[in-house]
Amino acid sequence: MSTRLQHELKKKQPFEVAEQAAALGLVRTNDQLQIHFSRLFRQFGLTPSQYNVLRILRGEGAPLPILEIADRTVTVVPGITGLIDRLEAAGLVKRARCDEDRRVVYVALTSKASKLLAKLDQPVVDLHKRLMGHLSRTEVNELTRLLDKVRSGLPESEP
Amino acid sequence: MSTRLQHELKKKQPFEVAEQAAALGLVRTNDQLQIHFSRLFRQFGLTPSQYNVLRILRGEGAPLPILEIADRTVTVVPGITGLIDRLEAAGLVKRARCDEDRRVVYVALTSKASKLLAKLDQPVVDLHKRLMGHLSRTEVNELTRLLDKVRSGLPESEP
DNA sequence: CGATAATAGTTTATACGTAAACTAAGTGAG
DNA sequence: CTCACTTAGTTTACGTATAAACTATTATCG
Repeated sequence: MSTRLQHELKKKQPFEVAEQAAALGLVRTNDQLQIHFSRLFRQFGLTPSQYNVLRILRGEGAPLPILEIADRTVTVVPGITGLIDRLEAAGLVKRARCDEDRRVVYVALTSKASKLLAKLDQPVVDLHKRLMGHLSRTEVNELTRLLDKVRSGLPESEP
Repeated sequence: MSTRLQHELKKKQPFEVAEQAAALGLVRTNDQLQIHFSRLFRQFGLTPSQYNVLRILRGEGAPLPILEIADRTVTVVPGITGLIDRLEAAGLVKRARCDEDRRVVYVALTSKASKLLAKLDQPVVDLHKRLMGHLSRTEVNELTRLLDKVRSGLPESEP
């Protein structure tokens, strides 16, 4: 095991700047939250990415082109193909070629997916409460505001 | 004017929305930041996970057992094997069996890794500043505090 | 002492993120 | 009309996250 001296040295690594502490905290917090949501979704046979796609389709209320879905997620274009493949294999979405522009593939929710989403709504809200319930409403709003502000000032990400 | 109804509306509905908004903001902000860091690390031939492992080893100042590294990242046990495999193949770490307990595998930084980390330090700080520079010092500290508070109240995640 | 449990790490299998290269279909300039 | 360009989507290749099952080694209990 490590010696006492090495232990002392380990503590001597402070964050060089406050920005770094915030960014690290953000990464760690996100990771922790994701763990809990992953578990919830897995109980329903879904991954977080799959749930996200289904939510987007429900929110739109109509079929969407595949690349439009990719745009609304962080998913990069090639990744969306396999994601939709697996959702289709699970009977949760259907693909349909557009007639006017045969390059476009529309993706539509199935009724099975609608029922699954409805079953998930309450557990998702409950989990949000459980994960953030120890913050006051003011704190939650302030956190949201600060996160929005971080994103608002970010450099463009599409080269 | 039905005060009870207003009370219910204020107390329940907006708060659930507020919590979801905060959680969503967190996920989106994290994704955006990760994009920029991934690009920086890629220019140096590293992935974010690999950089994270190297940082942990440098912070410790001594070789660490493989599972100790996994503990300090979000990496789950099986994932760490391949991660260390690739770092070893890149000449950035070395594996060494422990003599007292032959089950344990220590991982040590190579000098090549130390040089690489040193070259990355300034760009990493610069990127942090560029990504969070539009927030005031107070806001950055408040963001850090709120994120810490979120994590502090999270349910245990060790099944 | 020996059976058994616990620990450290790897292997296997599936899902996803990302870049690069590719196919198929629509658009536009000459 | 034809050839180059653009757009929508897929395939391919690699790195990583996760669960489940496995090997090897050490600890423990009866």
